[in-house]
Amino acid sequence: MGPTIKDVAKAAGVSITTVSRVLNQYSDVNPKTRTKVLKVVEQLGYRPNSVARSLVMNRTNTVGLVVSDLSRSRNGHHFMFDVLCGINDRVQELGYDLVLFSTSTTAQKKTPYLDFVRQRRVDGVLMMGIRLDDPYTHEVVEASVPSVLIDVPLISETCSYVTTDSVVGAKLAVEHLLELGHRRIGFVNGHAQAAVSKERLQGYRIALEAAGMAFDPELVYYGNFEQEDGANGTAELLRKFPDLSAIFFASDLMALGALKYLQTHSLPVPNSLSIVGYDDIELASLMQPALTTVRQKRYEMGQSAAETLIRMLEQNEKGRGIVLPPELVVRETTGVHEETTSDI
Amino acid sequence: MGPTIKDVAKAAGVSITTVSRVLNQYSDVNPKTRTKVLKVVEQLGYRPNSVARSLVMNRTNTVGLVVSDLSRSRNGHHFMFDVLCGINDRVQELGYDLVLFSTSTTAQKKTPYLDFVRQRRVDGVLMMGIRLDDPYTHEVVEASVPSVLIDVPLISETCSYVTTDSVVGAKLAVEHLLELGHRRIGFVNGHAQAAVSKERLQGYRIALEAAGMAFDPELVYYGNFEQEDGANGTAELLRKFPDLSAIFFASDLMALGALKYLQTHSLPVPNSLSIVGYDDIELASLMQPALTTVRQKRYEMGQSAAETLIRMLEQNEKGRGIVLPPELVVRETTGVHEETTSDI
DNA sequence: CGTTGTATCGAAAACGTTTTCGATATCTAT
DNA sequence: ATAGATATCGAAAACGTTTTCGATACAACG
Repeated sequence: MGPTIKDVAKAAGVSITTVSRVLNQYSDVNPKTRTKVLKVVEQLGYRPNSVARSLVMNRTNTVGLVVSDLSRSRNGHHFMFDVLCGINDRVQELGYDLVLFSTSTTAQKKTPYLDFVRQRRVDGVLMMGIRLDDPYTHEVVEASVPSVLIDVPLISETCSYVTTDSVVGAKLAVEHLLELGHRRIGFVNGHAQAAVSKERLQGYRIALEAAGMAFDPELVYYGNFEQEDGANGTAELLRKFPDLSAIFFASDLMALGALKYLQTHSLPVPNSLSIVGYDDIELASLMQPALTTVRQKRYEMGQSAAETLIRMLEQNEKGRGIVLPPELVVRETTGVHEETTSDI
Repeated sequence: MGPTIKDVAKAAGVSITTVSRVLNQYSDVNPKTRTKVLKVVEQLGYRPNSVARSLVMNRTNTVGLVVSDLSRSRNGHHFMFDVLCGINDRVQELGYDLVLFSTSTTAQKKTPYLDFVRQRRVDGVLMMGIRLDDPYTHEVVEASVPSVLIDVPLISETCSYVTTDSVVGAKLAVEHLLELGHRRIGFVNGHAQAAVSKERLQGYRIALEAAGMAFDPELVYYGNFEQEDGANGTAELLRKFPDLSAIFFASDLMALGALKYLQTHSLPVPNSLSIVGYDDIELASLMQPALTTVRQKRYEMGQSAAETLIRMLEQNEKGRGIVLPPELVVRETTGVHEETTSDI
């Protein structure tokens, strides 16, 4: 293959120690020999072998991104890709390489987290799409290699997380609906093994109770963030509560499924039912009518995750939690609730 | 950190050579010592250091995926993510790690391709989103490390490509429009530095000429695959050709932009204008009306790319081209062209 | 002139593997 | 019993770096 440091040393008439010194900007090398070495490096087109360097330095300058069910969930598509972009950009800016691993609950049972990270020799790991009951979730917080979780609020010496505040996100959504006069508001949540689901449920409940309304567990349906779950959820909620006037969905995809369902059943949105989604994926602004939703800054989440991981690596920072603020985006799927004549 | 092969050897009372032998399934080791070693490996929780292994073997079991403008283009989003998933899954199945690099035309001028790959020590590289005039495009075909290009039809000893046949894709679209009676058909293409643009233009032209119609360069507009290009393109084409009855777009996103434009100008689709897109992104089936388009199997492209790269690595296969068939998906944005009264 | 300090450099160990080469012991065939 | 084949193993080199330790030369200082 290419020339090694030995070739450079020989050609420059110095020792490999000296070559290493000039390449790593050490001070104790004569300016003349420095330029001499650099010229030879240029001539030979020498590039240091990062594998050899990693071996002796015991660090790879590489972070792993493990994502659960990357190509499985459609909802993940919209959410994860932006986060991935943010991670990738920031990691690269900070001089690291990013290696991608997808996993699944079953795969995690086969290969313990530590095996995984010790073999791959990544300096740190980012994790996303993981469930609360996944094996890795608990292994990661106790591991000695730094990590940051996305949307899983766990902290340890070596483990941080970044998320966007789902309880205020849900609160924003529900408060918006309350202001529009809605009194019976359904909630189609994500699966219970997502931390955000718990938080969104909490936010939903807080908003209701702050308005002096009772929380009714029957009003919440658990889906899996996917389109069909939205349709099924609205169908069931509407069956149980014919007087429902609004539904809050834990993902835009579920809201879309609901919208489709309502349209095929000739139930106009927002006139017969107001709906609000979660995430603000690209689709949200494009559907007809455009979806009212809660925006998460996904790209920024990725950037932030990469940044805190690398700070843990380089500045020995301890684990901490970073929570970004969500943002309500009002579009066309929410309208004021017209009181029914029965009120008179 | 964890135990090394030396620790295992000592604990098992054998040499490191023997440990290496049992770990790599060599035959010349006594069954008794093999089980003994394996037991010690289990007890100590030993995992081989892949960095050390890479150094001596001179291969990293890692492939690089370099993608241009990963987080820049919205159109890339829809296209690239599925390909990425396919790549990632297949690479992992075949026992490799995937490391992600994003680049850009300007970044490529700073760091030559060879520097990049020699330093990172990847065994092979996959490339996507790259332009015909990008520096890497030509460096990659002459490099000694195997590579496969996605949607750039270049072949060399060490370089393959996978793409889906854009000339038949365009032909399918245009033939469909011709069959519906359209006679003046516009084409909003992608930028000229994408190989697929040339092919789609060719397919467009072939289909027209096969129907006995002249190719008019004035009927093609060059955009950048993005939504606003679709709107601009239709605006311009409609200005130049008031009797236009159909437009073929080189991306679904441009078709969407066109649809929005047409809707705000009260031009019903497909009644006043038929439109067909390209890619069949998720949005296509979701828009109102649902988009007629040409489907590319993106996930399969990714799988296929990963597969051929690894075959080149392991079976020393030479570079070759793989072209997948596209597929016309007829939905609601194309309708028969009603002849105008001027024909009488 | 001797001593100390500084600038500059090289030899060699170390990182954790794989692999080559050879050594020993056991087995088979004559 | 002996020669050769085979099974099993270990010593050591090699991969390409970084880093420690010390060596040398020369200047400055008393």
